[in-house]
Order: sequence, then structure tokens, then C-alpha cells
Amino acid sequence: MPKSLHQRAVEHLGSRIVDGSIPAGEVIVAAELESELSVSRSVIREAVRVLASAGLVVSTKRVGIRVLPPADWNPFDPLVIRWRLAGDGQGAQLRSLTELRVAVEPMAAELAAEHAPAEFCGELLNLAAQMRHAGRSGDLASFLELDIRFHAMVLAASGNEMFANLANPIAETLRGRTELGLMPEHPHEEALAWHQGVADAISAHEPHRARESMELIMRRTNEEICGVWAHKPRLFPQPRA
Amino acid sequence: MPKSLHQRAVEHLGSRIVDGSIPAGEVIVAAELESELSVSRSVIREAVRVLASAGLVVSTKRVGIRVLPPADWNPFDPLVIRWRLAGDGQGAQLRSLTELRVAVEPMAAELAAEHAPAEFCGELLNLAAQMRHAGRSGDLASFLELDIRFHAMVLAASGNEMFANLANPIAETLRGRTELGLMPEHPHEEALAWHQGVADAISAHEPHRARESMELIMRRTNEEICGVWAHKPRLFPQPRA
DNA sequence: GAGACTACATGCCTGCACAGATCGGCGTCA
DNA sequence: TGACGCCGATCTGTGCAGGCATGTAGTCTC
Repeated sequence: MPKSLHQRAVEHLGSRIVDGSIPAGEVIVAAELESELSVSRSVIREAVRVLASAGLVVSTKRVGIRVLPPADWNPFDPLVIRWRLAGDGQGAQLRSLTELRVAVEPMAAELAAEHAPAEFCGELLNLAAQMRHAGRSGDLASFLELDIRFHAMVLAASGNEMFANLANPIAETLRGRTELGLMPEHPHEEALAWHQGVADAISAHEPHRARESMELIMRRTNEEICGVWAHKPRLFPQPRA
Repeated sequence: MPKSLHQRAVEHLGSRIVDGSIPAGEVIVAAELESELSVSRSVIREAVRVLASAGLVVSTKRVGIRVLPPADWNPFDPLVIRWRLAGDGQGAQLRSLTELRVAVEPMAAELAAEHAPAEFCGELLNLAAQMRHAGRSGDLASFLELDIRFHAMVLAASGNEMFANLANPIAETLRGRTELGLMPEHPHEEALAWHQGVADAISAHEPHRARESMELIMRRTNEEICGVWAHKPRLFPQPRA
């Protein structure tokens, strides 16, 4: 299925910038890209505009298209997240996202217990039961997908659209952890109980208990992987004016 | 200072979509926009591409440019946040951002205490002292700007680029609260002490205390404003497939 | 009801004029 | 001689105008 030329141009340039093939500070002229990709100016210009809106490049007259340093990238842009997870920045990206999860999900569980509509509660209980079943039978692939849906459901049930929007990158995080072999061989019985506890507490509208159960899950998550990327350098950008 | 035609086109279309002037489901043809803004196709096309990357519209052959419902917008896109804060969605946007702050900032303080370079610690102590001075002398304007810089500094000192990137919207949140008169007349003496506590704990590399001090600040923040938008409807989008 | 047909809006390409930023040469002055 | 400032040449993105190609939606036919 051939994607549009525009998408391919965005992908080509963006992924090369994010994986470091094109270092920050490099300047490119649009004409080069035209011949490199064998596409016309309009395609290049539209792609550059999209990448500029993600903070990857800035284009100025007489100089060309300048690649910006990682500190200027929008780390919440879905494209940036995808490219980082696909390449060298994978470790740092997974760490950032995991830390974000640890911060956000307990709050999401608390809000969900206060505001979640009934159908979300039912679905959460349903998912928790299925997770228990898949976990005990050792069906790791199903468990992963259920886990993803469970956490996405909690985020959506919080009624906070920013939380809900984190579902996709968090799903990628979980998949990434699995690919890297950072998930336990067999889901812990405690983890199953904690997920059940989150679903129960949200359904019973008990915010405090929902938060605490989710905090247990997150604490375990953090412990399992906090050491893995400890050596990766952290970025400390100066807060801009 | 006349901005480029591209920026104006993005602004024009985007702000009208976000403030609801153009309802979801509406279809627009590019030719209309050309005559409406008196610009050429390339400008419109590039603007549409940028808005599409933010999830505001999709453009399909034979049908035109379809405006997407709010659930499809990227709530972390800086442009979307700005437009929402400027218009009708202001309440819901401030609530979302505040909930995000409450979740993220304690974690950021904890991480900062573990990883912050020395220069960040010094600057934090400096800011806390200035805040105390401005707060006690009743200089609310200075206090607001110092408050913004303080929280931005903690987020940056966490070494998590996603946290650091939340500094701008959070600054807007604080300014928005002030404009709406939701800030206390005089900063509480306790709040000053808590900020000092955060700076001290981070400088002393005491993650637990840093988190707890920040939690106190956030709890107060939440109490001050949680009731204000309680009546605003929450969005519960279905998690996508 | 299923398949072919047609109209239409976007996708993509190309040539042109303009604006603004950079760079180099030139002259002046200390 | 060397440093500074002015000014024009040049390069590149910005924007415009028009054209053909392509895929889809709606219609029309059988």
C-alpha cells in the first residue's frame, strides 16, 4: 500500500533527523530534497511545514532548512515519539514515557473513580477478568493486548482528554518493553490483583483506593525497569525565555 | 509585525475550528479558503497539512477538508492549547492542564532531587528566595513570573524532556488562573515555605521530601480551583482500535 | 441490487516573480 | 595597515498561477 508522497517525504526527513542521521545544525536546501526524493517542490514544502510545526526544523530565507537540536523537538508529537521509539533514542523515550505513566496513571485512576460513566466501569471489570484468565494461562500475547486496553480505558475514563491522548504512546511503551524482554515471564499474581483492584475501586467510585492500587502497579513497573536506562544521559534544556 | 501568510492561514482556520465557529463534520473545499483569505493554493495546502498533523482536519479526495471532532485533536499540540485557552474551551483546558500538573510536578520534583545539575539547584534556591520577597511585599505581578520560572525550572531539572516541555502550557495555566482571579490575593505564607522546601530538598538530593513538598503545593492548587470547573462536561472518547 | 460511468476535489508538477537574509567588495577612517 | 560600515550581488524560501493526474462519491444503467 503506497502512501502518499507527502507522508513519505515527512517520514523520510523526520526519521533521519530523529535518529541522528542528520545532525542538529545541518542546513539543507529544498532543491536537494527534491532531487533526493524525486518529488516536486510542493511535496517538500508541505513536508517541511509539518516538520517545522513539530519543532524539528526551521526554514529561513537565504540559508535553507536548518535542523534543530533535540531540545527543540516537541516530545509529545506522535510522529516524534514513533521515530524515537524506532531508533537510537528508544531508551530515553521509553524512560520518559514510563516516568510520565508513573506520574499520570494514579491520578487518572482517581479521576476515573470520580467521573467514569457506567459503561467504562463494566468494560474495566471485563478487561480485568480477562487479564486474570490470560495471565494465569500464560498467554502473554493476549495479556499484553489486554493490558494495553486496560490502561487505555482507565485513561479514557478519567475524562481528561490529555490523559486519554497518552494511551497510544503508552501502548507503544508496553509493546516496547515486551520486545526488549523487560516484562516478567509470567504476570505476577499480585499484579493481577492490583488491576482487579483498580477496576473494582473505579466501579465502586472509590478514588482513594483506585489511586493506591494503580500506584502499586506503577511502583512495580518502575522497579522493574528503572535500572535499565539509568546510564542513559538525561537532557537538561535551559527553560526558554 | 505582519506574520507570514502561512502562519495567518493556520491561525485563521485553526482558531475557528477550536473555538467551534466551524463545527466538527463540516467540510470545506480549498477553493473557498483561497478566496476567503485571498491567498493562493500553496498557502492553503501547507496550512491544511499542518492542521491535519494536529488532528484538526482530514483532507480527502473528492470530498474536501473535513473538520474532525475535538476527540481527534492532539491536546498536547502547542497551537491547539493556545487556541483552546483563548476561547470557549478555556475552562476545560485549564482543568486538564491543572490535573496534569498535579500528577506530574511531584514526580518532577522527585526526579530533580535525584538528577538535577548544580546550576539548577542554585537557580531554584535563588528563585525561591525571590518569591518569598515578592510574596511578602505583595508584588503579585513579579510573584507570578517567578512562580512560572520556578515550576519551569523544576520540570527542566527533572531531566525528563516530556516534563520539561510542559513548562509552556503550565505557564499559560498560571497566567490564566491569575487573569480569572483564581489566585489568592496574597500568596500564603505556607505556599512560600513549601516552595522553599522544594528547592531545599532538590538541592539536598532528598527525592522523598521534594515530592512531598510539591504535593503540598499541588494539593493546595487543586483545592483552590477544583470546584470552579466541576460543572464543565468531561469528554469520554472511546479508546481507538 | 450490483456494476459501470462521470463529475469533482485533492494530489502533484512546473514556471515565474518577489522578499529578505547573507556574503563579499569597496571605500573610509583611525 | 587594519578595522569598520555601507551597498549591491546572490541565493533561497515565499507566494502566485495554471495545468494534468488520480482516486472517490454519487449516479445511472441494467
